[in-house]
Amino acid sequence: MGVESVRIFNTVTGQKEPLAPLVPGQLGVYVCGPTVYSYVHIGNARTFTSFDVVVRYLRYRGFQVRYVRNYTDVDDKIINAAKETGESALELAARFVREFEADAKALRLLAPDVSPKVSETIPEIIALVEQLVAKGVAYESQGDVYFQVSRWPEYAKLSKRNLEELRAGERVAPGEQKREPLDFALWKAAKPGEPSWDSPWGKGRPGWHIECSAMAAKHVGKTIDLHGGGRDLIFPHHENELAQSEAGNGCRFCNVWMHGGFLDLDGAKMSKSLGNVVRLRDALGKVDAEALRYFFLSTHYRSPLAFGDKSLADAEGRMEYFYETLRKVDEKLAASKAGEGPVDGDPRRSLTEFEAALDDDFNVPGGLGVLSGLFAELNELADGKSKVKDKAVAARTMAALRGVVSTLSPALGLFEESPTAWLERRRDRLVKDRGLDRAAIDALLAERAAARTAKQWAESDRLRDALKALGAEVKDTPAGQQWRVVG
RNA sequence: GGCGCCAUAGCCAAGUGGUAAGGCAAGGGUCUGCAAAACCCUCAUUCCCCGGUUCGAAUCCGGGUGGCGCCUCCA
Repeated sequence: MGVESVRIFNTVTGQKEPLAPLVPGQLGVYVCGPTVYSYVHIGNARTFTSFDVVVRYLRYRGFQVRYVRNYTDVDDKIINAAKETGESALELAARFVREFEADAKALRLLAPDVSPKVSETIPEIIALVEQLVAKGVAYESQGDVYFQVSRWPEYAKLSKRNLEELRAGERVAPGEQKREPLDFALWKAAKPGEPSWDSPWGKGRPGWHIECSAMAAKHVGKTIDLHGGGRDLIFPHHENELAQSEAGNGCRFCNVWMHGGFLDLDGAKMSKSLGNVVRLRDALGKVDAEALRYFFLSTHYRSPLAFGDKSLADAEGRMEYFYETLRKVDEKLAASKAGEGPVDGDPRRSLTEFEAALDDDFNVPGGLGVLSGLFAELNELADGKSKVKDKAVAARTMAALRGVVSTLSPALGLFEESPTAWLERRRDRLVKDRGLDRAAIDALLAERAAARTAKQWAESDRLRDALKALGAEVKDTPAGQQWRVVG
């Protein structure tokens, strides 16, 4: 188990570092999850997919990973959204948790070991705030509690900000009772109609950052191995989380901070405030979920990724190629009895190359490059074009390479479905989306099969054209006709 | 203004000191009754520009130019 070979880029140091678990063989991972006031957009989805693969790969590498991804279900935006729908804030949040879970399942995101909610972590949050007050780094002010940044010298070590500069630009929002502009709220006094809980400072609710500190400590530990989120969380969210946790718990909060790149639309970061947002739910209605996943994975997680119809179409075409190959291979394998014996070359070589890529800060695009060679080889073998002449050797080699694909699948969350099921589901979706006449297609297919049996090539070609006019492209294989939606 | 990221072929995208992965598109070929699919071949003497370090740089350093992000809610 070459686990010591995994290297990860750490935002704090700005470098790739060898992964050094707190407890050998185990890892505690905390990923900042969604604030559930609406449907998530595909930018959020990209980040969650990136960390999904991080967790998958680390498990693939043999680590016992404790994976926690929270729901922020108490927040200003939720309160505001609830005012519009007439639901209570917690009801609205609960509804969007369910919506998120449906989307996450479609995208094949692993279910975290724990998905804590702020509303279920209030006692721990209060305890942490009390601790910060007791240590003199936080103070109460008219029912609010603030973290006093000037009392924590290490502040800004993650985002590497200049405190003087920050102060110059900082403003105090109306109604806030801060001693200094940079101070941020740990606890907010309740306003009428807002969700609130009893606390030593009266009724109130947590500030934005404290919940993650409390949930991470409660469900992962006071010191965690890996913390993930989008780049935009570096400041202020993670900076504040870091300060609170370390000031409160008196120990290091997190060893490796990982941050994912943005999804861009029309050259700008996709964000709700800019309005250039595509909901994951809507994208999932237009493109195959696994193809969307593949699209996310086609660029390194720290790099920006441009969203576009062409990229999505390319990704879906690629998925079709992968699954067509696997279908063909599986059919051949089912029909052949390879038995025991030698194989050609070293099928595990691609596995080693794949791992080398992923070990290097989760270089998934590099790993996908390795897969290309693997699939080409699989196609050669399945089509009988391989240089391997001995049929038994070829069959065993094909089985071994197919085994490699199966081995890597869980690390990426790709190619896990039955090829026939994937291909049929996609075709059905396309037939439906384009309003194709399935009955007419099937009828022509039957006619054409008869014509082909009779070797009536002209008629066969005519029917092929007729099918194409209906939107179906037919191909002839040793196993008979196969067709796909074209265009 | 402060902090940070990025710039690789028509497009997408790896590579971060040893002589440019992979995908899409394009052209040629094999296969096929003809197709489709698949496979094979071709496709960047060169990595935004200018200097520097080095035996050697897309990779390191300095300076430009261009794009983006955070600094206010944001994955």
